[in-house]
Amino acid sequence: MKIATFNVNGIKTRLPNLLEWLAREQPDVACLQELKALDAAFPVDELREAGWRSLWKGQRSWNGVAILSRGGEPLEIRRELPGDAADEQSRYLEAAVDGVVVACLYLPNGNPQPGPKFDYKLAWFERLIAHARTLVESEHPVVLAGDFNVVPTDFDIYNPRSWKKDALLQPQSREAYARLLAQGWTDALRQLHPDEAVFTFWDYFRQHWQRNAGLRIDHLLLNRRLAPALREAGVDTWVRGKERASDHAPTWVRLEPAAIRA
DNA sequence: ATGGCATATCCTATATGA
Repeated sequence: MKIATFNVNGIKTRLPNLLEWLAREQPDVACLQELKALDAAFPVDELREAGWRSLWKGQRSWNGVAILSRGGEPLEIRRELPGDAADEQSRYLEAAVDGVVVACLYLPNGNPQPGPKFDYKLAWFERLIAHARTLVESEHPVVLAGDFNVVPTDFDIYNPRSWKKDALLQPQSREAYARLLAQGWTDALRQLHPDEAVFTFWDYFRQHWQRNAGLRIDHLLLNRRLAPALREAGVDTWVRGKERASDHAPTWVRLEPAAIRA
């Protein structure tokens, strides 16, 4: 079973790119972020014709998340992160898909920092940590997948120097991510590639893609019940090299079905 | 310290992203 996360940076302009990736890599479940589209603009028909069932939560211009499945229907568990009824940003979707609880999240960027956007990021992170606590020891297999907007360590970026003041590298952001992991989550990419620089995002500036000057900010975290099923993890970097690509590449894990059911 | 680029929208401009 292959579960992927992909920040598409606009579902409307990225649809051909997305369909090409889905057809070629055939993930069983795909979590999408940054739809940048209202619910009514989600391409549910095009995806259905390509064989994908969708659950989505849109928003005008910004944010927006979706969970796609080519197996069973994604069964909605919740469509917002608990803890702030006034938060109207579409950044969280949780569903049961083929026996796995899949949480698709788009953690706030937080720039510029310091400032209200960074405060919102840290507050959102605390809400995520509180909710994740209820999932990590679950008897069900759970994966937290998405764009966390955190570069966990200096090893997860081509060169931290020019990003030192960025919200993605701040000690508070990293401390929150480390505290989340410490609950018992397995960072799948790092677990299987401990000594390898792995990137999932290359910005559009200064030929960063051509120079492989990237960041690792898209993560898949497995709870204790699911971690033993982990077999492979990777990044479909070829997608980043396409015309009109998103600045993120799809990131994925492959899980042993028998170990999920066990 | 700034800007480089890409996207969406109330689009000869502005906000957001990371």
